[in-house]
Amino acid sequence: MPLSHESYIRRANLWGLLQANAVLATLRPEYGKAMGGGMDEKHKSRQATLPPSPNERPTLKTIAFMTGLGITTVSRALKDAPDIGAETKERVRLIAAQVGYHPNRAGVRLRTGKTNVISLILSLEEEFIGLTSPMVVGISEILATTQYHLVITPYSARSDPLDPVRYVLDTGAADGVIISRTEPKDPRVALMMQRNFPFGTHGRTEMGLVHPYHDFDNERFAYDAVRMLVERGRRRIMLLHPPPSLSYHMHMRTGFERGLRDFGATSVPFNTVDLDNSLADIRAACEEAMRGPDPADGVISGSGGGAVALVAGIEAAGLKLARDIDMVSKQSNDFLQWLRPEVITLREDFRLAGRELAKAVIARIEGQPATELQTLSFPVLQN
Amino acid sequence: MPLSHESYIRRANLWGLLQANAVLATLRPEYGKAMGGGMDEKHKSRQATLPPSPNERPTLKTIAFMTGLGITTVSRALKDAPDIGAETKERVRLIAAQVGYHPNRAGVRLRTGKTNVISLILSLEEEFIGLTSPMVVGISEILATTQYHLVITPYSARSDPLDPVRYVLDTGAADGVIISRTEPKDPRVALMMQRNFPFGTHGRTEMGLVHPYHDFDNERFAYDAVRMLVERGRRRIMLLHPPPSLSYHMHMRTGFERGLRDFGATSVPFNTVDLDNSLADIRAACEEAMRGPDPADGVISGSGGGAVALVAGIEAAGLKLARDIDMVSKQSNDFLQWLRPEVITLREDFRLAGRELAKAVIARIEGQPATELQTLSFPVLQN
DNA sequence: GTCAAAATCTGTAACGATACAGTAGATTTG
DNA sequence: CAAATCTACTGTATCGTTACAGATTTTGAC
Repeated sequence: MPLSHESYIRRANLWGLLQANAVLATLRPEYGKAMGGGMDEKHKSRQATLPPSPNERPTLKTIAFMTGLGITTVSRALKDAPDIGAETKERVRLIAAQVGYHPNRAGVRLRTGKTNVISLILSLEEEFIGLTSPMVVGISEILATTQYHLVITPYSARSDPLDPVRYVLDTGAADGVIISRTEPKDPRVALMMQRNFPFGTHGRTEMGLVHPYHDFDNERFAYDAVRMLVERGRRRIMLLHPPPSLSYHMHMRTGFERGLRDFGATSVPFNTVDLDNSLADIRAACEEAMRGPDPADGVISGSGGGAVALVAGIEAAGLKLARDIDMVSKQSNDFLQWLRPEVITLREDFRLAGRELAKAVIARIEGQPATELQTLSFPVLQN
Repeated sequence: MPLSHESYIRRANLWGLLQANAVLATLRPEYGKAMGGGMDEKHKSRQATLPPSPNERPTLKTIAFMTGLGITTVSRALKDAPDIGAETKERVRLIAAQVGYHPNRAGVRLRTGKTNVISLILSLEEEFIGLTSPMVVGISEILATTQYHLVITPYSARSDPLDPVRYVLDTGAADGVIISRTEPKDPRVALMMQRNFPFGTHGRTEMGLVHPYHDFDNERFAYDAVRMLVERGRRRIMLLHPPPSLSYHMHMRTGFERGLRDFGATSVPFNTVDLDNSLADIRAACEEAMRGPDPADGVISGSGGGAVALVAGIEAAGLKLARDIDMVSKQSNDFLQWLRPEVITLREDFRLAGRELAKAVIARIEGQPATELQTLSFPVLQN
């Protein structure tokens, strides 16, 4: 043991003494002598010289002073480094807990470059926030068990979606990024891949690049939806699809068309609006379609919000759910089920998506290969 | 001018030269001489000695090297400090913009203690995220125009609501905090006031403490709601109120009772559930109340989600909106209006709340007195 | 009992920014 | 014309942490 037991005891009690009185002057010189002759003129004193004031936030220096150890030793002890004695580690951990030590994030960040931040890039447009909100919760659930903080990096639809990504990359604002509204050829993905920056996408891409993602199986959703409508005797089916620019547009279309073929139904065109349109627009387009010749007898909605507008349009055209027409919708909240239980809802779990993406991004930061960080979730029939 | 025009030109062009070749060795000594005799042995070289690599993120050092100025000068020039020459400022700003300089947040934070972070303390419970989501957008809108980042600090209902606040206070994770679900005697408010920490609350308190807040006038909402129901000939009114622990419970109750008196209506007890109960519980309680003796002919809901459950309960009891009963609800999303246009909705703008709170907290950080940072918003009749 | 290896502990320098206390030279003052 | 003042700029120290390169003591081998 490099320190005598006697001095160990003396130093561990310093804190209490210091609060009572300034015994420092009498203790420090003796301390310097105890250090042995290895000190030249330049190093007159130890690192942790002054008693850190008790009401300031404790730092490594505080613990170093209280234990009589060096700052480096304390740092390494708290990291469980192999070159620190077991007893020392125990002692340091105990005192750290007692004084409520938290590593200073700025210090760590400055020294190591690690921000311990995950950035969620969020569109400020009203239409999408309903979806991302449970995602925030899912992400938070995971990050709460880690050192990571979640920071929201917003952008508006009127600006370049690359802007927030560039911002994070250029300023080093985060260790990893989560993006939504993924496109098949997504320039944000290309940029982050090129810079070798950890990220996860909500939705897949089609660029031959391997990166972490979480996606909902929208192909399966649309396929199952067609099946369920056909089972109810519906044959002329209309799809309210996502905007064509987004990746899951194609997935949903593919599943829809495969379903039509496999179950023997036909498609009713409904291409004037998509899920990015306002509810009012969707409602109007739906009403018009329903009043037209050969209206659909089955409808599939790619989101819960869209379904509400479709229901309104259908009813405005004088049709009645379950009697004249059936509907399958992806669900985000429960409201639809309370007010129109006739609508068949398949659940997409955004909270799960948040959890999966947070886990994936952290794993990617820690070096895990992207191939192992791609997950898919499946539609679940509600009730 | 302390630097000759000649050397100014030479140094401003260094960047290009450096990228082409390592001319540093020939330039630096001449540079050192140009500094004059004020340097003793300890200060052999200037601060900005080595050429910062062109692909690293630019720092003050980079700009200092490129301009031939000292790091301090660059720092002060970018802050528009009064002791820097106008021409120098211009030159520094130009180069800073050209190289895409962003101050390193960790550096600033470590040195000044300023985090440039606002923390939004968020409950992870599903019931509330619908409300806080537009608030996130509002906050982001404001912060996007500033240096502040928004970090989400979550807590779950099963843990102490003081935990996240203590965390921020103890770790110095943010310069300011925004909290929701404010209580009349809110321990979080007491704690932050005591520590003199900037914050804003969504909702008022009743502790005789002056602090920034934004609140919706729930008293007015309930009062107006009663009036609207009475105007439709309703007299027996039921209120789905917020949980009694929250501040706005009392506001809403007060407005409700004042409305009853002023407009001559009576209250139908509905105290088995509140807005924190699940939709299923609210629905069941409502149905039971509607099937009981002397049911209400008017209902007021303190939230849009609750209204959906109430509508379901009313209809399950065989009653019909507008015919047997009328309803006024605070609205959060538009769904209710599409599916039950009979319900009268008064809008509470959570996005505005986010904007107001963000502005208030920043102003508080900048030292503005809390008395000037208290705002109220009013119900707006939808359509 | 000597010497090398192993086990523990250590100080210094650096990350990027800013507060502070200067300094050099130009300009004004008496 | 010397002293004081002003202008414009500067280096050093520091925030809290960790990488790195020692330093000291203990242990073990022979």
